[in-house]
Amino acid sequence: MSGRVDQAEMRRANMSLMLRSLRSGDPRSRARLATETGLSKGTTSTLIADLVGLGLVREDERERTGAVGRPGTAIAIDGGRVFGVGMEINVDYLALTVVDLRGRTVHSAVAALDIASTPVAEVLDQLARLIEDAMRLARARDGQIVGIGIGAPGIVDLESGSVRFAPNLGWHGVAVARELAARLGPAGPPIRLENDSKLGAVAEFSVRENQDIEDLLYLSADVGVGAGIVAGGRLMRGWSGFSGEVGHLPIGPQGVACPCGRTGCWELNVGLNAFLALAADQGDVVHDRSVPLEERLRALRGRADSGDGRVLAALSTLAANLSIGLSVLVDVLNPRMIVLGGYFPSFSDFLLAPITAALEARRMDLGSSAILVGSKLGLTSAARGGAQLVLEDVFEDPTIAASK
Amino acid sequence: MSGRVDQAEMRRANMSLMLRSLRSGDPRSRARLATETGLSKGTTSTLIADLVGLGLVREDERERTGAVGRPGTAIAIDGGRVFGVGMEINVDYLALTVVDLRGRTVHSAVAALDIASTPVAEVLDQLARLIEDAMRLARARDGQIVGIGIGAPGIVDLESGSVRFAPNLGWHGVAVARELAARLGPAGPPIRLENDSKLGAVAEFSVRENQDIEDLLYLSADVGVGAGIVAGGRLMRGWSGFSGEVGHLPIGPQGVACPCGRTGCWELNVGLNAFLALAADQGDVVHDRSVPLEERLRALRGRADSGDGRVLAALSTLAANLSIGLSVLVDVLNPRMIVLGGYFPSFSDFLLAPITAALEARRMDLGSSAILVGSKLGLTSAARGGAQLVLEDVFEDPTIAASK
DNA sequence: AGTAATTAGTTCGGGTATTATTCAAATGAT
DNA sequence: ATCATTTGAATAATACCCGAACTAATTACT
Repeated sequence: MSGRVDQAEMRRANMSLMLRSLRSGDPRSRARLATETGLSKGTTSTLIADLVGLGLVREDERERTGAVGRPGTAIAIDGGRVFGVGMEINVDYLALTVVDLRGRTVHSAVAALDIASTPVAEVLDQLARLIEDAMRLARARDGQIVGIGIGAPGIVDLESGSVRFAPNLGWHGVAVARELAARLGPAGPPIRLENDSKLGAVAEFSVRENQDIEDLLYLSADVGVGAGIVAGGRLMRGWSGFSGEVGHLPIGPQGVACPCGRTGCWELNVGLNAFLALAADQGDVVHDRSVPLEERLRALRGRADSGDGRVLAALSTLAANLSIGLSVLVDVLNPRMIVLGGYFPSFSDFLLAPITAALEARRMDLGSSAILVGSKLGLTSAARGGAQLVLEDVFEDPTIAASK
Repeated sequence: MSGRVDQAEMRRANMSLMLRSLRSGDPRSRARLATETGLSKGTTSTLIADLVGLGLVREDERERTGAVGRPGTAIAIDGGRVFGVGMEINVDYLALTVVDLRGRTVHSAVAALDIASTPVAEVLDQLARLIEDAMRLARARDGQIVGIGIGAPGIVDLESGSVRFAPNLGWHGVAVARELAARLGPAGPPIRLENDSKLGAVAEFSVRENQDIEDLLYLSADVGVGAGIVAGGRLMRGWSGFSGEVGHLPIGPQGVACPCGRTGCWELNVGLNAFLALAADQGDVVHDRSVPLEERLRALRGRADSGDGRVLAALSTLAANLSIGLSVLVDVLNPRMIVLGGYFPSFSDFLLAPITAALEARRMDLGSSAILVGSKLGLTSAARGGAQLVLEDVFEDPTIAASK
């Protein structure tokens, strides 16, 4: 597991503890941090001094405790100097998000792009341009970007940072990390590539930092369906990063062939196309791929709100089919929370209640109940997760922020 | 995550590293251990001295390196002083295994017992007697038992060490740990209760320590079917220990009611009763519960070997039904290895090939292939896992062996 | 207003674990 | 026999944490 521990490592671990302790909760005094972490007051002071030196933490205004005694100086995470960049490569857009150390989004950009008709090299050029914008922004604020986390809808090789296979992108063996590093030059931050559903799970997990949730399941869905799993507070990747490939579970329509080669895949029931087909006729505007997806979903949502029987029936069917697959995942994974992402949150009002009821009906023990919610992160979910992933490195080893 | 690190914790971590390093591979000299761990020679020597003092490690004979230079003194894990005890509570037997620090079984016992007709208090008495035997054995060898890991087929509350619900035992809210502690008195080792499938996974994982397998799925089956999941080298428990409750996945016979209240549960297809019903008529000896299960399985195995069409057909059906569920688990978890436990290993020759073929046929990428094997641990699987679980604590913090 | 009580944060000595270096011991090669 | 090589112990230097003492800032009490 863990390696050799010397004084430097000890220091690093305690800096990490201090920074993570500071992340959860309000700014507070050194004295309070000392008792919280169990470190002595002296150590706490020198750790804070080091973290201030790294630009990760700063003194806030005085702490108004209201109690007796000398008031302390509140210490807060400094959001202005260190940034994580997250990106998402998807079928019809590229997204970028810059998140500061406090978890706040300081910049985001979306570039519409029809990936099918764009050469890979050009996509990479455009990604590089987005990153360069972010780098300029960081420079202007006299801050630094500690890393770039990129999500792609497909199979990713973590080591090499390449997309092995992304059917919806039409990509096969694209060395994203290497290509981008070449374009960005030596000043480019380290690049991490990951499956988009896994990044979505990371994003949802980090948003719920203070809710004491260590086991979370994130379900993303547009055309394809995938899951990201956080187990025991850690992203679960499986042997080779294939965990959560739930779109093709054999719990869909019996016998129906799926483009993947199997039959009866779940996403034939709960994927975007299945839902749209149920909810509207072929000529309907919601099928028009030249209209942005969000707009089409808004339209359907509007019809549901006004009582359109067809859409309501589609939602009811969708809820039932989702329930089947989710109950499988609940039995296997026992998550504390299930977050529905992708196109589902647009219909939370119609999906959450029936699915929750279905899961409850199957529940054998109180311990296997899960909290079902819709994602509130929207499109930025995977990009945000990418940024959180690289920021996590700073919390794990604050000294990496030293390179100026 | 991790807490404060001081000098004592630093020492503990390095002792742990040293001991774990020693576990994998042959006995070797201090100098070699120093280069392997990255610690200095001086530190290595003092760490070894401490570990010798704790009775965890001893000097072996001289190391014959064959190379030039002064030969070193090989250091080996001392198997004679520290033991872990594992137990299993099952429907018709109690099992106990004593495992030494080197992972070798030094003692085991099985007590036949019809749990249905035995009062809980008496079962606990008998468990306590088995443990007392093991404690005597440890005392006779001038060693100590660092803990007792107990597996039960059901829902377990880890904190309190109690069985919340074990349908096959007919148990409801039995405070196993507390009751046993009361019977064993103050000299009793700490007791850990865990679900038996999870312990099986731990056992299989520890047996494959040197095979570089970090993601493993263990499937246990007698009447009930359950899974234990090791992900990233760690036992996955889920929010409340319910992970791996796969027996009641809705991928079994459509519409057939299960005692659990659901319909179409997987174990109605792949559980022991389903298989026996397929393989032999009602009056057949294999259905006679007064005959030990192993004997009945041997009989069936014999029939299969001699070409009994009924049994072969049953095995073929079983393989097909297992394939469906396993493919679900592979998609969700992406294990490197799947170990079949329970009654399956008796029929490995007939099950492994067709299931492997079925999984391969569904595979989308090389990265999602899993190695399928039958368990070789037999009945002792869960008990062995329990022992490994408590021994793991010693590897994590060698100082706990200090209490004499 | 003045003193006591309380809490914050710094300073410093002590303890401990690590590393690097030095040195004696044991062996193979020349 | 002598030298090179490797092991393992001994020693000095360094880094970090802890605890106690101390200064600082504020409230509570008389």
